[in-house]
Amino acid sequence: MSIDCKHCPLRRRDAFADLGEEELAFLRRFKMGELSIEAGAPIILEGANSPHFHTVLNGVGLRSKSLIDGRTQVVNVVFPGDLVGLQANLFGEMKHSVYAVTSMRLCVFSRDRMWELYRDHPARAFDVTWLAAREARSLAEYLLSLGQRTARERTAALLLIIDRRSRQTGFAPATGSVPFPFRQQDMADAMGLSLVHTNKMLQALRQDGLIKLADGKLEIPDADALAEEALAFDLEDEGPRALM
Amino acid sequence: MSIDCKHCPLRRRDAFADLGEEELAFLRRFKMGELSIEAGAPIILEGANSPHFHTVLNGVGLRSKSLIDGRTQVVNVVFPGDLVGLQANLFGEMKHSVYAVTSMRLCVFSRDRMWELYRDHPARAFDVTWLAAREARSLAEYLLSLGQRTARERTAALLLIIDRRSRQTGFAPATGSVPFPFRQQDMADAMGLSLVHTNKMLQALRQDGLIKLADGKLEIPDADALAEEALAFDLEDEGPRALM
DNA sequence: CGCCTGGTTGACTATGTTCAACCCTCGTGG
DNA sequence: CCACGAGGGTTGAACATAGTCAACCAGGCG
Repeated sequence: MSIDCKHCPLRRRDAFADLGEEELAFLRRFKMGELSIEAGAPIILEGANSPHFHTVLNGVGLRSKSLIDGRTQVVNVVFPGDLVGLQANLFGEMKHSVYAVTSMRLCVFSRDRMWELYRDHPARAFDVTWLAAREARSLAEYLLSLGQRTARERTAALLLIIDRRSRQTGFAPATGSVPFPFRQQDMADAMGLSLVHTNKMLQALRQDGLIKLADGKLEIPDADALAEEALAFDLEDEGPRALM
Repeated sequence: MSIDCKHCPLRRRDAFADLGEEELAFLRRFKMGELSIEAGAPIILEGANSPHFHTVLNGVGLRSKSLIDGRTQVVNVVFPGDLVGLQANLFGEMKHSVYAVTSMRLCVFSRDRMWELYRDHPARAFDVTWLAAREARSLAEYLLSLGQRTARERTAALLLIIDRRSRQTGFAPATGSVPFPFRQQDMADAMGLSLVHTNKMLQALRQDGLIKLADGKLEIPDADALAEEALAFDLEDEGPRALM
């Protein structure tokens, strides 16, 4: 069990002092272990109340919420460095599910020690807030998509976001094509579109030469052109600032 | 300038110790004053980078984001106890605007002292995280609405949320009708619907006896019936846990 | 009085959904 | 070794939900 794993919030120290011996010792106690999840399996289910929360070390997943009648909305794509299960921590119950799309590895933290973190390690506490705020910010961006963008614009925006975050988090290499493990149904659920229409939008973007998407790989020849389709102008975003 | 104002996060202390003399002194320094905004005026504009951030003392507002071509999406309704401008604090720039719908009064905090808060007052730091996480949670709920609910369901859900939060935050009395200062255009922007269609959905709900909405007042005769329309089953949510 | 804002309504249009095929690949078991 | 079924992707045609256009009404204010 390594402490200094990439993409795990507790490792960053921008706002405050550097990691000292004492802080490392705390992190060692705070981190309870690692969790491996195979592709397709759930990590947390809506309504759950686990004594742990997690940070993603590698792999990608989907956060989703459902209506009682089964319609489900993908709320977010989970990338390395993201926090999973903070809600259960703060509110006692998860209001969404998280599924692994690729196989994933996660850090497991003790929920009970959260207060110690806040009391003794303000820089880490700050990181947790930072992650929660970034989450809120990206959800607001998705809301703008769902509420205002047309199907074609949404599709372009989603692909741009996935491409960018994949590279930022190290899920994809900085250049070249991006692994794309999502099904069209996943994209449809993320965009609030039907599967059929999602497919048609993808075809349209392909035929216009804006994207290449095949064999689990995504390529965007001209990001600016695609951004114009998406009516996006502020796609920049910081990379992860994760616990440990 | 009062410190112990209702609905201002720094006042709560669930997770840690009670407010001591020393903490009160800090709060007095942390709080820089109060801000009064008249109905219709902006509080923060997208792209701004103010040296302050705020907490809502009273009144309601709307958080919104825009596409370059003018389409705008209301992302959230801002109620007493909500944090405004935390993003600028953490990321250096706001990615959304906030407008006052009624006249509002806000607490003004110094952005520069944020780190002191984290260092010296972990309980308050925890509250900030709590608020950010609650924000993320409610945005996810809106996403579910925009992505999966029909126009009628969305309308029912929005009215339920406004009703509930109005009462929880003390914007409305616990029983009786709720003040409803929003225009139909605001609702339309919040639901990603056209103004005309929003109006028609409201008429439909009125004719089915599910809501009474007139003269700036909203009444929901049977909340359960309306919740059924909205396909909502987890509308409970904690009230504010605000700074100061 | 006349204009502006906000609300209401009907008729037409269009974006996106549903239904129903069909295709391909891959894993499994007869 | 091939048949079969399941999962994912692709496509066309019919349909419906929601958008657009256009008009009208009521209240408030200069």
